[in-house]
Amino acid sequence: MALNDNKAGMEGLDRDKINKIIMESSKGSRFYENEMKREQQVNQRIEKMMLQKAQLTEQQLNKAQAQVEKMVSKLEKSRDLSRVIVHVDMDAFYAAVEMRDCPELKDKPMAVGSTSMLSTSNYHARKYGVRAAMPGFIAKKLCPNLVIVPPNFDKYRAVSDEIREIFADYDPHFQPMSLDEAYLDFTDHLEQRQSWPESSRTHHFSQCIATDEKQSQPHEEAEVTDFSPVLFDDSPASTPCLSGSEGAGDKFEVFGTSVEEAVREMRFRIEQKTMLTASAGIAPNTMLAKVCSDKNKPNGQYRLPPTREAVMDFIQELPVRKVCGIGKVSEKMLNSLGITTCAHLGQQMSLLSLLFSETAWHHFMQIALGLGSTFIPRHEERKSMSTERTFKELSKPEEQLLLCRELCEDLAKDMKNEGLKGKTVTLKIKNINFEVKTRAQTLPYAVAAVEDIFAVAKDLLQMEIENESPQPLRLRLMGVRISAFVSVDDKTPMQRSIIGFLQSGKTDCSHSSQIMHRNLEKEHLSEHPIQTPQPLAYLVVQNDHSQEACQSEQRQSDKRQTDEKPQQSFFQRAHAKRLQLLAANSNTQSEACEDISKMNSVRSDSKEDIKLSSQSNKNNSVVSDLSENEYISVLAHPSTSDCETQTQSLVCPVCFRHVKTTDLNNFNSHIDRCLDDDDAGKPSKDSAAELNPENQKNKVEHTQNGAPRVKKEQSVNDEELESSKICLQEGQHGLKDDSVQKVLLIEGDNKPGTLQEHQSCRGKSPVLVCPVCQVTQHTDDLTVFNRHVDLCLNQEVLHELGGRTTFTRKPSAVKNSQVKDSGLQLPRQASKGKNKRRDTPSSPPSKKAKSTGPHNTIDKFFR
DNA sequence: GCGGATCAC
DNA sequence: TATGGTGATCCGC
Repeated sequence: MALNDNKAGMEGLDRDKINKIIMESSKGSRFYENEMKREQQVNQRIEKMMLQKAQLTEQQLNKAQAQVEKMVSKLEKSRDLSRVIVHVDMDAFYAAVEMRDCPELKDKPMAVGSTSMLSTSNYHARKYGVRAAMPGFIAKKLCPNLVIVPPNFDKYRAVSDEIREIFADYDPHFQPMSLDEAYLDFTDHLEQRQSWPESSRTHHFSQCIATDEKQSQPHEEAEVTDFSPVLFDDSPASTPCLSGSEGAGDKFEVFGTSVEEAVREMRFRIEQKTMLTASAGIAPNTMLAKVCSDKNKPNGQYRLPPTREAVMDFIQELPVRKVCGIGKVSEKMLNSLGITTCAHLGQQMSLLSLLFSETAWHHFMQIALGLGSTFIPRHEERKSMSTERTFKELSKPEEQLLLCRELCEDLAKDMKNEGLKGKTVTLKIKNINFEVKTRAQTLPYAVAAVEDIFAVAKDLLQMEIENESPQPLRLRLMGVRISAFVSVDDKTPMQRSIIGFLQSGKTDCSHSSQIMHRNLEKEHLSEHPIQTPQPLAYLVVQNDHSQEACQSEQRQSDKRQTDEKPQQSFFQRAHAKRLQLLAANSNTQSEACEDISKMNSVRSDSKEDIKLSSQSNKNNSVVSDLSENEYISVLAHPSTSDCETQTQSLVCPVCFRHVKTTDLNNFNSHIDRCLDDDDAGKPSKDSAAELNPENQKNKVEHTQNGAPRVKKEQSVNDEELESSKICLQEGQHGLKDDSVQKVLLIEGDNKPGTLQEHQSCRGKSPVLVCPVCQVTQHTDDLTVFNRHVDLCLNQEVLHELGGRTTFTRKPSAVKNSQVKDSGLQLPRQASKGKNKRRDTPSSPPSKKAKSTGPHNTIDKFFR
């Protein structure tokens, strides 16, 4: 509840006075009560932690100390000070844009937002304690003269585009973190810059600005550097020196070749172009750069020299809260242990390693050593898309359902715009007491259409309504989210990236394919593999035991790419095997096989792909220590498929089987055996053993309130399909959306729900029997066959089913009062922007029964 | 896979 | 009168 003054321009405020006003405005409100409740929960977490701490023995601490020391020395070796990372952040961005466009606001305290919530405030307003994420009505109490301007995001986006054009000149691979913020790697630019002539480093003052400047500072040429329309009383800005200011209309400045000069130049250009100021931080890694950009805000920059001493000095007094990823709760927990600065963090590492999760304390250790990511992560694919809305109390089920539908419509529109389809639909609700609940359901197929999304969301909502009855659900917010994306395009990225790639061995930069580097070492940093910024180009199988840090390693391998291409040989071998395999079969068989292969093929831009990386790539700030580790860059991962299981599997690029292992050594071995195996198609005995055996799971689960619920029938089929070793992907070759369609290749015995091993596409010609009408289809074309099944389904089965079914799952009671463990969360580095994925969503509309839930699926047809 | 919680902007 | 929306990640089930 209290004021968070961890923001530039908010130093030295009368916190007590401000907090008093905030409290007075809030007290007694439902929001306030909920905040108190949450605070209590955090306090309980802390108590629990303190109890744990009290029970630690000397021996445990000593052991932890040894472990920590070992790790420190490893991390120390991995320290990479060679990159020049810059974090740029526009000053009070939205507010600054509004002030620029409305000069009357210049001298006034103002904020962008509404009476219920502010997005940002200018520096005048910050002096009153008015800041982002504060409701406007409270801000008004703190500062009665505050002017609140409604946001204009289109305008901010346009300005953002302008500054990004400039960013690209310094780092074409820069990573935007939001409209007003980005990380850049200046290393390459600086290298080139050294040989640039002065003319390339000369930038002119814009006429427009000069004119503007004259308005505020008439006849004062010397003040030209202070023309910024964003008025900061005490800007610590470095003052650009005018190298040449002769000639009224042609002022210019020549910038030097140093980092500082380059960054100053970039900021200068931003200001000339947009009339807005930016601040920047220069450091050897992203974590430090981010902190540095805050140092001389607004309109300033700060460089942290790339030496260990400078870094460690800088870290010492740094409050932990300043570090990205340590928020309000983490700060409080650390504070309760007497840790307020990063120096403390370093001193308490052994304790922290015992009280916090591995990911958390590894992150702490990175911070304490001043380590962070030394490369700019690539733009990642989005993993979810959502829309939510806050409103005045809504208690009538009809109204709630109507709103739910609206949200689904909005979401479907967005999904369509980006050509996305997802399997998991999540409903989010917040009641009038600000208690938040989410309810999710994962379908066996991906959806994007309004009806499909709504069918799920509606059920989830109705379940909650029933749950609350006879009391009404009194809502203040509702949201719908889709995740677990699957390619919506039948033919493209996935197949292209692997098949096309196998054939040409070429780089496809157009998609955000990525090479995932996975740290094979289990005990240390297993949660932190490094994701390369490079596009998908080749499979890397490195056995390099050099002492280099991972990023340098990756950069080197990137350079090697053009020279030696050692990885291509691997692929060429794999591809040769594939060709050999295909040649051994008849044309039709090959086709069928190709289809299956495609369905099984790894893809580079799927959600799973990212999942693979993100599961361990929690912390990009881990630069760390790959020196003694072995890496394999897996192209990708089996994409979201119906038959994927909880355990992670990798798809062998040679035999295209799922290899049930997360150990890349094992996976490597498997591939080696496949490559060495004369009988290319058949897995060796060993590799067969790697395949997951039938994973019979208990079909009955228990809900939170203890009521058993029957697991959806679909999962049974999923498991069966999984056990068959061949998983058909959705959205591939017309095999879309309905689990029934997964039953494609049924051999003579007609065993339902299974596929006859991989041989079905190598040995005998597959017999396609429609699972609905049971008539053998005389076609090899799976698309044709699939169409037939679709027709059968629509014409016959839907009638039989008699409309959609309800969930067998029982509503579950919800408790929000659990006290969680000390798990803390790590910073994310991926962009939050809405990525454009595909220009043309080309998938035909789904023909399946629109609102059919996950039940009454495949089993029905075989009874 | 689900749900709650934390974090960033 | 009145305390946001979007996306991601982590942890414990």
